[in-house]
Parts: sequence; C-alpha cells; structure tokens
Amino acid sequence: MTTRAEQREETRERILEAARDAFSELGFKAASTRDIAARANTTQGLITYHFRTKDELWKAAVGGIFELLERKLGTRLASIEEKDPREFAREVIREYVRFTAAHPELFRLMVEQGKHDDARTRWLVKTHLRPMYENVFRDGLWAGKRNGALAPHLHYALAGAGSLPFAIGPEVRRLWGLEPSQKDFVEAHADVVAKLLVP
Amino acid sequence: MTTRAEQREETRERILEAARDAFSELGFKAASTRDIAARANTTQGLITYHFRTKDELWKAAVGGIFELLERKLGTRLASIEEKDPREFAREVIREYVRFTAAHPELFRLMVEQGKHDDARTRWLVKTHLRPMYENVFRDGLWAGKRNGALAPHLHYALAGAGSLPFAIGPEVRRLWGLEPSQKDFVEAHADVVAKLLVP
DNA sequence: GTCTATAATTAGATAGAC
DNA sequence: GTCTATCTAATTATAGAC
Repeated sequence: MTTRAEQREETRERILEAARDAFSELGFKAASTRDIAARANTTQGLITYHFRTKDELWKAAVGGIFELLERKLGTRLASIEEKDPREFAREVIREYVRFTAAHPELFRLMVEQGKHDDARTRWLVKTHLRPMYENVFRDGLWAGKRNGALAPHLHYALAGAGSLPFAIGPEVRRLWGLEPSQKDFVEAHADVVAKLLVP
Repeated sequence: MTTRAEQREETRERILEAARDAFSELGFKAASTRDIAARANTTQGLITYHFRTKDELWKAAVGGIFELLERKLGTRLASIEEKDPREFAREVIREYVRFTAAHPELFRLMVEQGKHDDARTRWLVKTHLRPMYENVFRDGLWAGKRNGALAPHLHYALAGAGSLPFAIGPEVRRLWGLEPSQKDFVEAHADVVAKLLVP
C-alpha cells in the first residue's frame, strides 16, 4: 500500500526523468510539456500541478542532473586510491569521461543552454556552475597548479573532448559505424583524453 | 539598378544567414520561420517562396556553413608554409580553432543535430560529414598516422576541446568573466589545444 | 493526486493580391 | 519577387470534475 506522499514523490521523479531527457534532447523551447507528460506516462495537467510552470520544471530537472553528478561522480572520485599525483589526475579524468558517457544529458544541456544569455543561464551559473567550479575544480582538480590563466582553457578542453562523442552518439554511429556507449569505446576515449590532458 | 535575379540572390542570402543563426541558436524545431524572416527583414511568405519548406531551408543553411568552412579554412590551410610535420599539424589545429571561434554556428549545429537519429542527421552525414571526413581528415590531417583506431577519439577530442568555449560564449562570460571572442582568448585556446593534441 | 476540457498563442504551409 | 490573410495543428497555462 502506497501513501499519497509516496505516490507524489514517485510521480514527480518520473516526470523529472522524462523532463531531463526531453530538455537535453530538444532544448527548452522545443521540448513540450505534453511530450514530457507522455514520456512519464501521465498528463500535462499533472506537470502544472507539481511544478507550476515549464520554467520551474526545467530548473528542477537540471537540479536533478547536478545532484546525480555530485552523488555518482563524487563517490567514485572519493574511492580512487592512487598515490602518484599525475596518475591520480588521469583517473579523475577517466571517471569524468565514464560519467559523461553514461549521462550525455549533462553536456547536451550545457551546450543547449550556454548558447543563450538569458535568465536560465544566469540561474544555471549562479546555482550550479559557480559552486561546482569553486568546490570541485578551483580547490580540487586544478588546485595549486599555478596555471590560473590556463584553467579555463583546460576546463573546456576536458569537458568538450571528454563529452562530445557521447553527446552526439547518433552521428558517431552513422559516420564511423561505432557504438559510443559500448564499454570498449568509453574506456578507449577515457584513456585518450586522460593522456592528452596529463601526458 | 538591380535586376530581379540580383534581388533574388541578395534576399536568399539574407534569409540563409538569418536561418544559420536561428537554427544553430535554437535548434530546428524551436527556430520559427517567422523569426528567421524577421531577422532577415522580410516576411514568412517569402521563405516559403524561396525554399518551399522549413526542411529545405535548413538544408540550404547547413550547406552554406560547410561551404564557408571549405572556402575559409581551406585557403588558410593551403597557405601554411611549415616544414616540420609536428609544427605543421599544430598550426592546422590552431587554424581550426580560429575558424570555430569566428563561426560557433558549426559546432552548435553539429551538437544540436548529432543528438538525433533522424532524416536530417542521415542527410548531414551523407552530404557533408562523410565527404569532409574522407577528404580532409582520412587523407589529410591524420594521413599515414597508423593510428586508425585512435582516429575517431582524436577527431572528437579536437572538435570538442577546440570549439566548446566559443559555442557557449554566454556561459563563459558569466562563469569566468572572460570574453571568448577576444583575440587573446582565441590564440591562447588555439595554442593550448594544439599542444595538447601534438605535444 | 490525477485527469479532461478549454482559452489564448503561436507554429508551418497555402492562396492570392500587387 | 514580395507581402498579407488564412487554414490547421500544436503550444502553455488554467479551471474544474472526480
């Protein structure tokens, strides 16, 4: 027997997952709340009930991705037991690539939203990107590197090189006949990117 | 005095430029022909007259980007007079980064379209990506490299690392307070990426 | 909580005036 | 060639039944 509160949470979660997919595949405007409702096996009216507006739904969905990033990637990084600092950095990069391969929505959303200078981008930077940059990167991955001027360039080089083939999987399949979600491909890509960034 | 044929060509060009911007900013579905018409200082009816359907307009606009790529990047690459093969490769990469910085539409469109496995992606691969890959990359940049298995990974590493900060300029401005279109930034990024890929 | 019905906008494509 | 008017379909948000 399920209480109403449990029912509520379960439905919200289903809608959020559908919204994540739809927004990252189609972009904010082209993704329709009807389509999201259908993906979540419910109706458009329920989305309004739970999230009020499409904008609020988007924020909740994006928040969910970052939560996932912090949970999954965070625990993975904490479990790395490598003494050599360069090999440690390589393994961090490999884990990032593995994450972005399993969750291409993150990169798709970043590119889709980062193109626009609007209220959603301001919210994204303020709420998620800046905190993550300060905690994870400035005080973590590139900490004490003395390469302050290079940090942004390395930052986008890692994100772009690491994520692109997974974000555009259909193109990779058509152009190269490769399956980017396959483990061989993911590990090969992770290793290439790790060794490019930490030779 | 302008003939009707000149008038026709000029208007078509204006519409195509507006379509390139709109499609790469918003994606196929979210970009409206009315918005494109307004950007081109004309009306929706004229777009139908010149291009029949939104799909045909998209193909013509994408074709224009690849024409630009072949013209601009092609002549630049032909003018490089570098004897050392590694430094030559670095300069090719730098020129690619300069191009993508000046024309972020290309990468935006690739990510936007490469996510989908539809008729437009098939058309894109068949008409532009595969020919370019075969002529420019397989027989050019990575020619004789014996790294056949690594080619796709290096390919997407270059495209992703080289293009990302320019494709999401608004995010870069908000998050780092940097202006990615500025010459200093472009040259620094080009050099970082070139040295990562060809140490 | 969930769903159906509906109001107000906006979309692409067509037809026809000039 | 170019523009206006219009048709049909789809959009978000709201109101209310159950």
